[in-house]
Amino acid sequence: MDLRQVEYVVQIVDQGGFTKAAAAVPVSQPALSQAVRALERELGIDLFHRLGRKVRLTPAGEAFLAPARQLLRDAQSARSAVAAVAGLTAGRLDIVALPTLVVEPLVDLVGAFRRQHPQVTVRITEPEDASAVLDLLRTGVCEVGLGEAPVDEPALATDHLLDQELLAVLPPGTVVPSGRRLPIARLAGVPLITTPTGTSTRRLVSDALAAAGIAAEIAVESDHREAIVPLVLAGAGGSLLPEPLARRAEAQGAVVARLSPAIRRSIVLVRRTGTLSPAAQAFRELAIAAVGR
Amino acid sequence: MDLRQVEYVVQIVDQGGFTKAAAAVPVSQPALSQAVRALERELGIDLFHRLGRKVRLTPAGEAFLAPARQLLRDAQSARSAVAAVAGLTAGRLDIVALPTLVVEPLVDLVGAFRRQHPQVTVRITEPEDASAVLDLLRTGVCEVGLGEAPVDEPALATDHLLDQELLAVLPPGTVVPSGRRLPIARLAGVPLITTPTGTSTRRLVSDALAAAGIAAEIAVESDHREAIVPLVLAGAGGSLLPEPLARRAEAQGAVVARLSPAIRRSIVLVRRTGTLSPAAQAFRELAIAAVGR
DNA sequence: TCAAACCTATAGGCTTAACTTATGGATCTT
DNA sequence: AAGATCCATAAGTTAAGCCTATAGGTTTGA
Repeated sequence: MDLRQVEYVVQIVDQGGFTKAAAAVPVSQPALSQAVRALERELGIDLFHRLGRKVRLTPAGEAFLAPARQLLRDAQSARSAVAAVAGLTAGRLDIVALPTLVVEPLVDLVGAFRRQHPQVTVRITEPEDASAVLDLLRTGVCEVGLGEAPVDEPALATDHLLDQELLAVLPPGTVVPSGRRLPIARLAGVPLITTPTGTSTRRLVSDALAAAGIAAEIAVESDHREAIVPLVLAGAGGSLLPEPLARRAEAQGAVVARLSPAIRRSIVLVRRTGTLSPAAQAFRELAIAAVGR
Repeated sequence: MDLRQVEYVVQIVDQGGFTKAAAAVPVSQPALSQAVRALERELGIDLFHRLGRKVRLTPAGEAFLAPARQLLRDAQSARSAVAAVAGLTAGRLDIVALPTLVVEPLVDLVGAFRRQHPQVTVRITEPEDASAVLDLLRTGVCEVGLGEAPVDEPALATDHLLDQELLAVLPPGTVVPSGRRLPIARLAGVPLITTPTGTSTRRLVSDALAAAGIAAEIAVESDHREAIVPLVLAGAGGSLLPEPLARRAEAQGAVVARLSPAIRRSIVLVRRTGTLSPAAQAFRELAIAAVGR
């Protein structure tokens, strides 16, 4: 059985004849005759009485008609369902982002995307660690990700979004040189609150301290990122956070200082090479445009 | 879109890969790959993420899956519906019969047919007149008919079932020579109760009387065949009826006599040339077998 | 009653597409 | 690191679908 054949049968009934049905499809009349014959052969029973000039459904044809119409409706609904996704009027966009990037810049991007495409559900996945971002993209669980450059995998492509600087976030009352950058070496005696090893921020910090020739003194190591700023405010120690997060902490009373040399990271949008879904493509374009402003 | 492609997509999801799906269909793996690609081209969007060794549904693919399964279910139900008719487990058989043949032999045939095929609905159509039987068959309104031979149309074929004799049915008390046939000429003075001109019985009677050289004296002419026997019993006149009907009247008190020469008609099953529906074919075989007994 | 119009079926030829095997590229596993 | 597994691509063959032209039959109108 074939959707084409089904369509022909329904048209013959609706149009009242082979010739009119052929004109309506459109297809040549012999082609339609042959297709119907083939279907009847396959089903093992005639669907139409051929009566010279008129045709009439056989009982088998009548039994066939209702499922046939349903069949065509379903085909249309399948097409519509896919078209809705393609047209961004439905569907889901799976995004993975490093935890430090969720608040900034992801929330704004998702907000803008949702305003543009209210029908698309966005799912934000939290990676287990830095490398998980790439894993999730490679395995197709997520379509786009926010991560750190460089990404060195041929299957993944990146678009640079912005550069972030990590700032020192210190307990209230800490004295720092105002207007100037704080040498990293001055962090030598500061107990640090960090995320566990394996996370991207932790590696960045460790690398920077190592480059400055000092050893990190870890005060608190926690998975719970939302606890970092309160810990700092409570005087548990200092931390190194991306600038947007640092500025939020500063507003709450923490002392924030730029470091010298600066610890920077390049934030990129990561995607699999090849075609993206329309939703993912729209998000990518939106993200690139947003950082341009 | 094509049912084959839809089937492929569903199989890929259910089997968890192109190769397994290809083995399950069965079809070669490249053929399946190509078919899915073609479908994706037609829909304008990918249904699967290809991830080297694994595949994963895209959002569009997920949207497609449910209608796709429904599509396959409908196709199966269309096949089943037709198969049910073909297998005589459903459907309808449209029969047309001359009114004088409905009671005998049609009711017995239909009874036997219904016992064999309880799922098949039988519809008995009453023709306007004798030629209507053939019209209904030619136009496909009915598939088989009971009528009189000869049927002289190339589009219609006949199977001889039985020969019927028309008997004189006379009011109670009428004196007829017992044990011998009644000469038709003796009907000269008998007022007759008949159906209107145009009916097959009426023509048969008229012809017979004309052949005997006597004019028919019409007492009552009525469409209401069920009134004929009561009219005879009430003494309104005599009639000429097929033997089965005549014997029934005799049981109610009418006087019945065979005529000389006999008025006979050949009862045939009429059908369109070409293939019949399974129900019609079964009925035909049943009818032919029944008269053989 | 005959011819014209109309409708479906068949035939022949062509084009397209669907399948096959063989092979390449990539990934996962041992 | 090598083999196994999986999907994509290539090339060639076969089959199916569609077209035009035409035949056979029926209905309609003069």
